[in-house]
Amino acid sequence: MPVTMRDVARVAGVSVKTVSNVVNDFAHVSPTTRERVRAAIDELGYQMNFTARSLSLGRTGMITLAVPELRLPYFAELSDAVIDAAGAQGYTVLIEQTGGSRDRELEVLTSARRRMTDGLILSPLGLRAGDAPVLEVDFPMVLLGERALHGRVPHVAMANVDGARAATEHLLGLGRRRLALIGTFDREGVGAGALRTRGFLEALEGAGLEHDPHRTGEALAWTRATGAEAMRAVLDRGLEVDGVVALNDVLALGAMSVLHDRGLRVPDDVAVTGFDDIEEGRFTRPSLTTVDPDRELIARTAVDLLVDRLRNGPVPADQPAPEVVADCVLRVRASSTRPG
Amino acid sequence: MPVTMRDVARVAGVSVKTVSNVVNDFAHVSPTTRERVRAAIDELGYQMNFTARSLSLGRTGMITLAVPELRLPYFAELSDAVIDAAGAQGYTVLIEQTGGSRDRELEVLTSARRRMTDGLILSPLGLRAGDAPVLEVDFPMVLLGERALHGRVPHVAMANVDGARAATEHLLGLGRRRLALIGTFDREGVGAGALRTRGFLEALEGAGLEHDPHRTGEALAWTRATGAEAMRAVLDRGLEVDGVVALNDVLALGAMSVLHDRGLRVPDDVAVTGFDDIEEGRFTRPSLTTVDPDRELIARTAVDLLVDRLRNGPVPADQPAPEVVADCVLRVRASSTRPG
DNA sequence: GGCTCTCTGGTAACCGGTTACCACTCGCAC
DNA sequence: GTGCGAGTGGTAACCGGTTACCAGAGAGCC
Repeated sequence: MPVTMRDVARVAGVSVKTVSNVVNDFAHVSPTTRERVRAAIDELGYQMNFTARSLSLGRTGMITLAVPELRLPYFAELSDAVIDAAGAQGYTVLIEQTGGSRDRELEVLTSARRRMTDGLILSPLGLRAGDAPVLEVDFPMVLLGERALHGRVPHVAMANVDGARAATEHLLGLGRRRLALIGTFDREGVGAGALRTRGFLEALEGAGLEHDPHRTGEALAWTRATGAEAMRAVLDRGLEVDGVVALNDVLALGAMSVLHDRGLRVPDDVAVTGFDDIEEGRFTRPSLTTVDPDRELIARTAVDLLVDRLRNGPVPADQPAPEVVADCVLRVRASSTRPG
Repeated sequence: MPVTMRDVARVAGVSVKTVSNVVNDFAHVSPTTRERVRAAIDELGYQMNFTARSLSLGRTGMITLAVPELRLPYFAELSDAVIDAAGAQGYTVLIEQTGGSRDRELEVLTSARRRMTDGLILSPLGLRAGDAPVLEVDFPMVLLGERALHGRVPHVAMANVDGARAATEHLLGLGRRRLALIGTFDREGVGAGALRTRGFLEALEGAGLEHDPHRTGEALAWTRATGAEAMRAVLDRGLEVDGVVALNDVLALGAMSVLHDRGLRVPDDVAVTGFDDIEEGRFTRPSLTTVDPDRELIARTAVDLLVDRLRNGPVPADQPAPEVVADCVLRVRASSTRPG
C-alpha cells in the first residue's frame, strides 16, 4: 500500500534522485522528465513520508508550544497567535499543557517527547528562580512571559510592572483610594504576578499611599473562580473598596461577578482593571478596562526568535541572549469610567 | 554531538539490540547488562531519536486536531480536553487552525503535512454536503460536531436539535413568545447551525407558534462581535423581543452586550439562552443559561474512536462507522430566570 | 571532427532507530 | 561427559527519504 519514491522512480523510469529533485522543486530537471515524474506521482497517488524526510534532514518542521492551559483565554488567544505566526514561517505547532505545575514544566524540558519537534516555546508558571540550571538545554528554546529566569535563553516578556502601574495610576486618577489587589500569590517573586504587584505598589507609593494588605486577595491559579474567591475574601474582611486591580482579566471578571452579587456597582462604587486584553473583556457589561500587552507581537517575536535559533544555531557564548519586552497599552473601558 | 544507540552500545560493551531492549523495557536482559547499559546512557546523556523510531515503527505517536480557531472559547476548551484525553492514551496533539474555511479544511485533509501524524480529528465548519468524497481518506480520521457529512467516517456529534429545542421550550415555558434567533447562517443545512435552528423551530411549532423571520439575526462566524451585530440588526427592525435563543454562547454574550446597551434588562425584559456551556458564561452577570454538550465526553470519545482505528485498522467495509451522539443538558442560569 | 564544459540524472551511503533471525552460553538431566 | 533447551544478545536488513559523488550525453568551440 505505501507508495515510496522508489516506486515513483520505477514507474517514471528515472532515479529516486530525480524524483526527489522534482518533489523538492530543485533545478536541473528537464521539463520532459519533470512531467513524467509528475504523472507517475499522480498515477500512484504518491505522498511523501514526512518522518523519513525528517530523519534524513535532521529537522521536523514542528515546534512545541507549552502553555499552562488552553481553557484560559489568554493562553488560547496566545496559542492561536503562535500557531499563525509559526505557520507563516512554515512550522507546525504541537501543544503541551503543563497546568502551570513545575513538574510538568520540567517534564516538557527533559522528556524524550520533546525530541519530536525542533524547538520549544515555553510559558513557565511553576518554575522557580532556582530552576535556572534546567533551562540550560541543548535545543532551541524561547521563554515566554517571564523575565530573568535565565540569562542564556532568549525570552519575550511584557512590561508587567509598567502595565500594572499604569492601570493603578488610572484608578488613582479617578480618585479611588481604597484599592484591592486581586490575584497575587508568588512566593518566589519571579512571575508575572510579582512584577504586576510591584507595579501596583509603585503606583500607590508614587501617590504617597500605602497598601493595606487586608485588601489583597490571593489566588494561586488565575481563573474566574479564584478571582471571585479572592474578591469575596477581601470584601468579607469588611474593608471598604472603591477600586480593584486584578492581576489579569479572568481574575477581574471573577471579581466583577462577586461585586455584582454583593450589590456593588461597577464602576460607580468600584472601578475595576484587568490585564491581558482578552476578547471577552470587550463584551462584558460593563466592558473591562485592561492592559493590552499585544499578544500578536509577543507571539510573532517568540516564533521569530525560535526560528532564528533553528536556522542559525545557538546564541554565541559571547553574546547575551535576546530579550524582548513588549510594551503595554492601557485600554480604558466602562469598568473604570467615571460615572456620568 | 548527537549520541546514538550505537554509541551507547559501544560504551556499554553490548549490541544495539540490547540497548534497544533496555530502553524499551523488553524482557530477557540480565540485570547486570541492564545496569551497564543504563550507566552508559547516563554517562553519554543519550536521548532517543523520536524521528528514527517513528520511521522504523511506522507510527509517530502524534495526532492532529483541526479546529476553526483557538480564540473561540468552545474550541479552546475542546482542545484542552482533547489534549488531555490524547495524553492519557499516550498521544501528543498537533493543532491546526482552519478558520472554518472550506479551503483550509480541504488542505488539512490532503496536504502532505497531514502525514506528520498518525491520525486526524477534524471539526469541520466549511465543508459542504457535496464534499463527502474528500472524506474518503486512507488514514484514520474522526469527525467532530457534525453529522451525516459522510457515512464511512466515525464521528462524534451532539444532540444539537434536542438541545436547541430544550432551550427554546424553556423560554416558552417562561411565557416568552417573541423569540429572536441569533446566529443562523447555513445555506447547506448540514452544520450545527442548521440543526440547532431546527430544534428552535420545532419547539415553536410544538407550542403552536410561528417564527417571524424578522426576528432572525444572521451571523456567518460565531463570535461575540457577530452576535452583537446580529442582535443589533434584529432590534433595529423595531420588533419587540422578549427572548433570545443564540446558537452558541459567544453569540449570546455578544447579544447580551447589545441588549444592555439598549437599556433592555436580562432576564427581566429579555431572557437569553446560549449553547456550549463555556466557562465564561458561569461568571457573566447575569450568568448565562446554556446547553451543555459535555465537552469532556466528546473529546474523550473522539480520541478513543481514533485510537481504536489506530490500533485496529479501518472500520471493516461491512460495518457502519461508529457514530456517537452526546446528550445535551440545559443549564438554567440567571439570564433566563423569572425575575422575582 | 575532436575536445572540453555544462547539464542532467544514477548509485549508494547515510540518518538512527527496530527486529527477524541466528548463534552462543550455561544449567540441568541422563 | 554429552545433549538439549531456554535464556541472552549479536548481525544485518529495513523503514523512506536526502545527497555526495560520479558518469554520461549533448552543446559549443577551435
